[in-house]
Amino acid sequence: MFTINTIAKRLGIPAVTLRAWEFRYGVVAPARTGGGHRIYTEEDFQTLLWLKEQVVDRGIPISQAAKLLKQRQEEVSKTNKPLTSNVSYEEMAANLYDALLAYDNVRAHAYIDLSFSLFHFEDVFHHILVPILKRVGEEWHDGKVLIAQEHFVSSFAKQRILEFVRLFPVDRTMPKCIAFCPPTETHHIGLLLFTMFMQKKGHEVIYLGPSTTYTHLFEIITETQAELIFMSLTDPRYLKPAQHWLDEALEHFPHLKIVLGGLAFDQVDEPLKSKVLKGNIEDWERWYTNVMRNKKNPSLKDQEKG
Amino acid sequence: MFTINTIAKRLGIPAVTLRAWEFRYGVVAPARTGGGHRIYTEEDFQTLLWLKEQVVDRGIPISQAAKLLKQRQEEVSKTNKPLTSNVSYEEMAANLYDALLAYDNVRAHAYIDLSFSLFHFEDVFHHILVPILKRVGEEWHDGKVLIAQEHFVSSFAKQRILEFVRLFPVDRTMPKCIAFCPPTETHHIGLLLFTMFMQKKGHEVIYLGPSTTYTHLFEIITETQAELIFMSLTDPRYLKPAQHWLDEALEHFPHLKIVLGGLAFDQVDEPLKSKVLKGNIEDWERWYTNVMRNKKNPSLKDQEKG
DNA sequence: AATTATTGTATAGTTATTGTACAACCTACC
DNA sequence: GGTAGGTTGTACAATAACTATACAATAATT
Repeated sequence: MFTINTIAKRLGIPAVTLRAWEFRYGVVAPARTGGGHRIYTEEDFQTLLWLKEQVVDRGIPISQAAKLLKQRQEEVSKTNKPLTSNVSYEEMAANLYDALLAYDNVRAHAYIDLSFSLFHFEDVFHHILVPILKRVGEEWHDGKVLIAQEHFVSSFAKQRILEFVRLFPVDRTMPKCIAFCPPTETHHIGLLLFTMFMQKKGHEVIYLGPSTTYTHLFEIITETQAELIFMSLTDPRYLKPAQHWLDEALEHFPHLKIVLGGLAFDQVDEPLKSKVLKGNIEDWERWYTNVMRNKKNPSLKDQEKG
Repeated sequence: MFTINTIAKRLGIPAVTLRAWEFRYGVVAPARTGGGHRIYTEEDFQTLLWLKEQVVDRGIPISQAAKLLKQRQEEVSKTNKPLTSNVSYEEMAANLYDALLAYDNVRAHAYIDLSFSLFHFEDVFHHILVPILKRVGEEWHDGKVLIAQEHFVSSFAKQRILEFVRLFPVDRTMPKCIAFCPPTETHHIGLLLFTMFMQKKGHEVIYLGPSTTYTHLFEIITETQAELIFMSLTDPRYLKPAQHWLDEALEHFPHLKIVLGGLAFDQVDEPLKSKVLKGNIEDWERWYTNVMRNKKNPSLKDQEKG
């Protein structure tokens, strides 16, 4: 909600410097107005305030402070004993896993509710639910878990994620997204999590879900004026039609941003490779920073590391 | 009650600016005299005062402050339920239908939320959501609605139903249910509604969802000690395997209650016919009364008309 | 001591946002 | 009917931000 100068004054750091920090070290990623002006949130301000303390009071060079910040952010999300409790993600995941494999709805929901009260909601999804889904997937593959159990677990997960997604207020002036899995694809947890991620940022996401046919997608893009498409695909056998559709899509809508997720894109070559996004949220944050930074140049090719 | 200059003086903001705010950001909408002069109410003044605070004291640009205001107002209007309204199911369904076909998540959820505040929740599902789903299904069949729209609508419905289902407290001493659609079957709204119905009665329902394979179902029944199975099937081509599995199931678990739903069972003969339940909730209530009355004699054959 | 890297700041050339001025006309009200 | 005050629309100036590049000042390294 704040302009760069308001923030600069509140911090006592010139705006030029803030821009340099952002550009050089990717230290915050304020939203932009239609015209490209930075809009800082209170959270952004707190981040910058912390950085200023490190730099001004503790004499740490900004490059190091930025690294520390990244570490801190990743640690908060990766640590097994989150700040507020002495229960670890693993413990909670183990309990939930047991409840789910026993088809115990009541206990499963109770554990998830408890998790939400103990941990940050995104950590619940990424550090409790996702590991369980991965584990169940693997164990089904090894024959240790029944397909019905896998069914039950992913249905449960989907439910809890979608329930959450719709609670985020969206800013309808921000670019819209469409999320879908192509035909035959039924694994869409990643799609859901990415939907939540974008919705949390304030983007409206049109969730078309698993097994969406390519037909009519263009109409939908036109109709909804979506600017970002997220496609999830796990089976590499359907890479060809996906690629074909993507080529066409970019021809029709040159400014469309495309994001690809799922195992199928793991071993893919350029030009698709630059559009692939890995499953972890830290990468998503980095990607988002980059996309928003280059808002007027929607190509994702000029992504940088760091 | 106030003219623009009165307000301008009270705020310390020139009238020109107020008009610009109104014109550019739609920030207030004062009533007009017959001749077009603006008439501000005290409420308008308070709104403008709040805006002035954001802009002058907090350093938020007017464009952003206006957005914040809109969001605040939306939240307020969501919580202020217009209880006195005499909206019909049809009207509400028509509005919701429009929002859904336009992929308008925000509006769709707003209508459903409004519906919950106006009507009994079960009526919302059975008299608003179900008619929409039927209509969309038919119109898709007639080529009037895209498959992606159908997708979007049923995903939306599923989400809202499941969200509700889990809120009912279940009595774990009551007989458990398993709900599933056999392989190839993806239409499971009826299954969901029946799940909600049973859960509301206090039964725990293990929702296995669409396209559940028959393999291992016996194990699950044994493990969960479920006493009731609900199967939904729309495609009559898969009636044979369904019947075959049911025969086996009754052999293994003679006390199992079986309920069949979906179009596929419409024209079926005995002994399946007596297990078929139509889609309307009145029939469900009647059926439930009967089953519970005859609890010690789990056969459903001796159903009476009530 | 010289070289290189890091970091803050300055500047140029644009573009966006926002407040204000003005013309031409209209309304309220004594 | 006159005057003070209101209307819409367009125009414009004043800020304020943007990107990109350049350039000292300082710190680290060879």
